[in-house]
Amino acid sequence: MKPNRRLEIISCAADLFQKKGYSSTSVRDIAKSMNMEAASLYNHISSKQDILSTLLLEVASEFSEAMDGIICAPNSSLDKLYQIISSHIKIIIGSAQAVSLIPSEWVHLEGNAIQEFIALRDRYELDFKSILTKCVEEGSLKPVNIELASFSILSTLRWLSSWHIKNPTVDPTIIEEELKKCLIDGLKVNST
Amino acid sequence: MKPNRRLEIISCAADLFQKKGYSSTSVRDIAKSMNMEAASLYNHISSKQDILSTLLLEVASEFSEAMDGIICAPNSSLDKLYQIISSHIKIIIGSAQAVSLIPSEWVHLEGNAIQEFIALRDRYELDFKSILTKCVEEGSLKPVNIELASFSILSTLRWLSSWHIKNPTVDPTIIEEELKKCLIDGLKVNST
DNA sequence: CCTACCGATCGGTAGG
DNA sequence: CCTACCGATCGGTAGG
Repeated sequence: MKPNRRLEIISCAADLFQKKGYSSTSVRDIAKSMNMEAASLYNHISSKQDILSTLLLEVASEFSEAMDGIICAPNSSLDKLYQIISSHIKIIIGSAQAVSLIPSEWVHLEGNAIQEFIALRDRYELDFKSILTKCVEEGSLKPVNIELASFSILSTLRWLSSWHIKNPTVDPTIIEEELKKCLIDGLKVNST
Repeated sequence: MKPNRRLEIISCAADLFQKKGYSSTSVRDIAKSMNMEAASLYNHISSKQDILSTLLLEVASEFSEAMDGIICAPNSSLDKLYQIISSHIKIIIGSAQAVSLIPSEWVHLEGNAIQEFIALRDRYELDFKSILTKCVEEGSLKPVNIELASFSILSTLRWLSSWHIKNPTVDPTIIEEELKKCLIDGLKVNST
């Protein structure tokens, strides 16, 4: 009935999925932490899979929209790279639990949902790699193996949500500043 | 009877765990891909959990031993940092499937196994952070937030095994070279 | 929102 | 290594 009851269930499930994984979380686990019976959940959700696909497709869309905004802006490719880091931090601050499901739980999506998710993810990675490539062409980044560099940077960004859940008090400004050093500028002293 | 039958089962399970996750892989799945009945597995393993803990504690020990060797050597801290990257690549080349379980499947360990695993992991991370700290003190790395830098570098190293499974033909020498750029030297042109 | 219940599948054992 | 089977739990439905 109340639409926010559904949201409560989904956010509660996100928390459990993040802690135990989708497969190890039963609908009875979700019901228990909502103080209701398993059968009652089905007045608000259509299936366990429904919860997962809602969570994952929602955050995947958020990332895609952020990427679209960054690509369209009239900035240098290097600036776009920095902006991608900022956008990850912004999205994570808003919904860390859901974002933390992306790295390992997307494999449990089924049917259309997994196809949609993979399409969004592949599109995102292609966009990211093309920004990296342009940075090299424009001379703002060293010539670098695009596949490895994009994997390396995205690994950190993908796991940032889990790190943030464990270190919730660190100032986002510091996260942003330090991550730009780690991922782009370099840690060695004789680098800028 | 034959001891390598057990190893076959374990490596077969590693492959399935990597693809579908521990919880979603049934003992019947493992049996089927070994062309035997589920009950027959129990002549070689004592439980499904036995397989997971064997896999994870074995690779965790490999990483710990590599770390011990690196720490003891009379090199600069910066050299040790580079050596840690090399050691990850070496271990991954040897057993990518098992290594790829570490980031997300360790949560399904139970009892003593999970305690042992966490102890090894925490020890590894402390060692890693203390090397980073020494690099900063020695002036070979910029002053940097140790927590974030160690999280960032280890995220990439932890996910390298999954990347390697999807990109098996890339020369390990190139992986090593490029990753040192990505993780330490920096990608920006005016860095060395 | 609950009680009562479904068929399927789970990890694992007995016994040969 | 197999057949036969166990109790427990799974996601989900019927009906109120």
